[in-house]
Amino acid sequence: MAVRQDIHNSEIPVLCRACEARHRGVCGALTPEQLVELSRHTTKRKVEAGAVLVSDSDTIDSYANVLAGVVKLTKTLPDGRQQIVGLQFAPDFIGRPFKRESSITAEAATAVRVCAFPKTSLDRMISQAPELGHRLHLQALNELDEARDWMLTLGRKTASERVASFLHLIARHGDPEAESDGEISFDLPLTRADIADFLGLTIETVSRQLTKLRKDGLIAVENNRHVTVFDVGKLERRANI
Amino acid sequence: MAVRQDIHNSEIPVLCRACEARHRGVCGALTPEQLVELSRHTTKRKVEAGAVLVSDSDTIDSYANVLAGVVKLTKTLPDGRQQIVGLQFAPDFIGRPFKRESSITAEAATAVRVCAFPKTSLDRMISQAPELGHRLHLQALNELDEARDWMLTLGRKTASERVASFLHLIARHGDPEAESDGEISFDLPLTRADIADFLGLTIETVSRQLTKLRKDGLIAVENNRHVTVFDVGKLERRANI
DNA sequence: CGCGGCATTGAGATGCGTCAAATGCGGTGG
DNA sequence: CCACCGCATTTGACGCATCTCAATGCCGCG
Repeated sequence: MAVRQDIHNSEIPVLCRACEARHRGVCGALTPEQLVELSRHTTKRKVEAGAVLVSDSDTIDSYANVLAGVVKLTKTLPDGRQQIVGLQFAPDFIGRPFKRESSITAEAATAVRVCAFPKTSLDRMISQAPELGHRLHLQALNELDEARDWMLTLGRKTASERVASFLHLIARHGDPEAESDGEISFDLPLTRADIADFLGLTIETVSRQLTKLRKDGLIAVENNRHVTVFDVGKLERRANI
Repeated sequence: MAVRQDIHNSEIPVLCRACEARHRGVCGALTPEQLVELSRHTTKRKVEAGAVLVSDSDTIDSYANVLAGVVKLTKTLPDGRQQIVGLQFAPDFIGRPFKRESSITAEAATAVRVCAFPKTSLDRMISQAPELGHRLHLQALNELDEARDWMLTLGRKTASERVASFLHLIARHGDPEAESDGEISFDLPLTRADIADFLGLTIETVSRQLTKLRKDGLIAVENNRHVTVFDVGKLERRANI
């Protein structure tokens, strides 16, 4: 994969070249000089599925960008019931600006690559680069829209509609332009347990609804993880979009 | 509406004096001159319960601050099932910056007073007053935290826990410092139907859970709307906080 | 005093959860 | 390459929490 060949490319830190976050993510707000400055404190990390990135009620001292893989944001009741309150894909930003404590846990749902940097570095940079603050603001608003969409799903949809909504979410994430009468296939980034935690259901109910979709001829499932949706429009009707 | 020209108070527009949004709300980010500028296009409105402030899929051309009363943010499925995805109290800001269309409906839950101003005025001001953008960012992050808290409630709590959580939310909003072994009483800003839409339950289930709380000696209810919580700590335990 | 809207209560239906067993899949080692 | 093991997933039977439908009660207001 070739690095973009523009004249000033030399100024972009090696670490940041070919990084998606520099284009669509928050780093796109930074000048080459600021990128250099930030990259001085930056580390790329590989994280295996299941590893915890930020733990509930920890004081946060670092932020990160997702470079690859899927990160789940979860909340847990004292007795262990868990709910996924958000999914982060590349090049999403992970972290809660302007607050010392996180109220949620961030955990790798798949193998993940992140680019992590100390909170202080970015916080300092926000005051210098207004565009950076703006991008973070946009991301927060976007996550807010998503959270509220999902509240409707959790509060008012049936199990069948929830599972269809989830498949639709994942499908659309892979191909936002998917024709509503087209076929589309993808790998699920979550286990059944995670899907259940995302949908506010049990593993068994998720499984039953998936087999129902299969028997109704809407989807095919191979090796548990790979899903083909035959008709996105029909799926949307199931999801009550 | 002439502005008096004396040295101290002079600079603050009449409209804005004694307005809560100037202290704890977004207007606190503005200089007196900016307040004057903004207030030129501003109107205070009284809105009766049930009136719609912003309608789903309308193009938004105005923002507002809540001055008094409670505004509910709702989402609705094609078949009419509804979910309240947020409650706004004074001095909250209503509106979705950086987007032309709203994906939610804002409706007065009680009688409400708002201070409304055209989108363009505020959008222009954001670029001039970075502190304003910052306050809006903080509000978005705050709403995001609240939305995610509520996702846990919707996805994983029982009816009994949900109703307790709701009472706790309202109680805490009136008195954030409430002693956890103290008594506290307040008026519910929502009808049973609205509470049900907030909790993802039916009216009947909400009613049954309220009478259960009453029979268990945790609360008293007068005239359907006025609630006394005898022991906030016990309520929290019910809510699984 | 009666009417209309909101809330409560009751009885019965059902969707989803719980518990338990069976199946399938991937990885490991012979 | 195959046999085996452990874990994820599916399937089944059953129970219960919540929904649905219906009747009754309550309160403010004309």
